[in-house]
Amino acid sequence: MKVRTRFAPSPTGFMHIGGVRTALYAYLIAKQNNGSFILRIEDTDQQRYVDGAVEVIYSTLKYLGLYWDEGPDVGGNYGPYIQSERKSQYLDYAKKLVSEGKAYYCFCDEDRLENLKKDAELRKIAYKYDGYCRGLSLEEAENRIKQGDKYVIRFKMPKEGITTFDDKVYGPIVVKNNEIEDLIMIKSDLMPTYNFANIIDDHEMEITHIVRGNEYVSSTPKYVLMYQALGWNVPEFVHLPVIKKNKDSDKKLSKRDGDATVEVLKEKGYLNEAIINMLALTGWSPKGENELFTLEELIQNFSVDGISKGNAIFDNDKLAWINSHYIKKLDVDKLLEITVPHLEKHYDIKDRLDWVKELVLLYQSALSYGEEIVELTKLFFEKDIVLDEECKEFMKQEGIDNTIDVFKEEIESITDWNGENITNAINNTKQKSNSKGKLLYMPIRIKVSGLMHGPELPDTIYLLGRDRVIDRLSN
RNA sequence: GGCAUAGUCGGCAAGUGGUUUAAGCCACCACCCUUUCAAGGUGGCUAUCGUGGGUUCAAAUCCCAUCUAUGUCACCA
Repeated sequence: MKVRTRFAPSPTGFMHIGGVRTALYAYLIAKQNNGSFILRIEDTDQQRYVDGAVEVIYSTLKYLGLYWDEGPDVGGNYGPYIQSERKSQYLDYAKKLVSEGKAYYCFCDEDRLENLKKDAELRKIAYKYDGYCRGLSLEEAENRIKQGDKYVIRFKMPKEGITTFDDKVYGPIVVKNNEIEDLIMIKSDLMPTYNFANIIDDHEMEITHIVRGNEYVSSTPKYVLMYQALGWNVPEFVHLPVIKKNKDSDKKLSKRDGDATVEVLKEKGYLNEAIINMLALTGWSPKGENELFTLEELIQNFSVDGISKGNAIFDNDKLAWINSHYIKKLDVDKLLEITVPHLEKHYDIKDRLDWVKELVLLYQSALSYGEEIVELTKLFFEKDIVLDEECKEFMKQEGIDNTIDVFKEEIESITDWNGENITNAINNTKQKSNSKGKLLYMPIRIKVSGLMHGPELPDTIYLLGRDRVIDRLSN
């Protein structure tokens, strides 16, 4: 049977990291089995609907290279792929179950249910619908419906026995049937509940592997029971551990955490390859020592049994490392794409883009994400530099003033401003001032950049520009 | 509160009874390279596996208890 997985987000705003990872794993499982990856939009909750959210889903997935084989925009043989457009069928399925005695109409109103809940709370036991309408005869029920009574359709859970399923990640899960309540399939507005709609849609779309967060583990037995009642094959379940922001909070990662959306990550200058790579690694571990994977390599190497059971923490340090790895391989255009916009926010650089290009290139190996370029290249833009204690201490050494004076003269005598001549100036200074090594380079570096560390000195001086260098040398 | 799941180095994690003196990656530290930084290379990184019992010749790995965290218990998805 052909493997078919689906990603079924609700269009409620941003795509947080956890959701994207679910999409990634579903994609990977499909692709490594030559299967199909399907996108289904679950928009039945109109109250939470956010304008433009569907576009965010599209663009995020595309940005990461997670292209779907079937979906609202690309079509497919199992459409429609937007849940609100599939309404009609759910009620029919539910009624079929009623006629088979596997479900029943329930007329309990909110007040009664409310009391049941309060009572349960008082007695400190778990609330569970008491099955009040379960015994109603079909005739009686239909009569009441004719009279216009509001109703919902509930699934008739078995009262005895156990239900079990073998989760691909968590192993066998067993639940006692008498602990499961008669859940509602059709609401009083005749719309399906999420759970029910899910089952119908997944079956009709012939989904073979259900990949989703582990918050559904507890409710999966209900799904299994319903699949069985409908006479359908139960799909494979792959429940994923939750992604947490950090150990201390132990909170689930959410939109409130700044970095938690792909958009923000992208904005800060993290590459899509890096995000995919990092996402794959949070909650899954590869067999070998290598942890750097492209999407293509992930398809080859990913395996469900490498998914961990414990909740994962999104490791920002590691993301930075992975990202810097991919940045080093970047061609100039891409590199400029993730850095220039950040520089533009602070400086007017429109008419000196060639210079910016060289500058960014100089820092390519040091960069771990796009936005960092601003901090790294500060000394090229700010007029004044401030020396820290370490620099000041270094500059107190004997003979340094002389070295600087000599170097300044050498620089001033340069007519053709290029790297070669600057290197010559340094070499000449070495001879004339009789200083070498650290005592030669460091004073110049400090004087000119205000820092003890940085890229190649001649390159730095060249990009700083003649005037600025002389200016700093003079102070 | 009931039920479910998880708990291994600073972070991510491998590991399902003996080949584990518990992989690997990130971070960190040291050394090499280099004028310096970054990159790269090499090495290190005081984890007895939440805690307490038990089973066994042998347990991180099995059992019981306990603690902690998370999830779930809606006419929300």
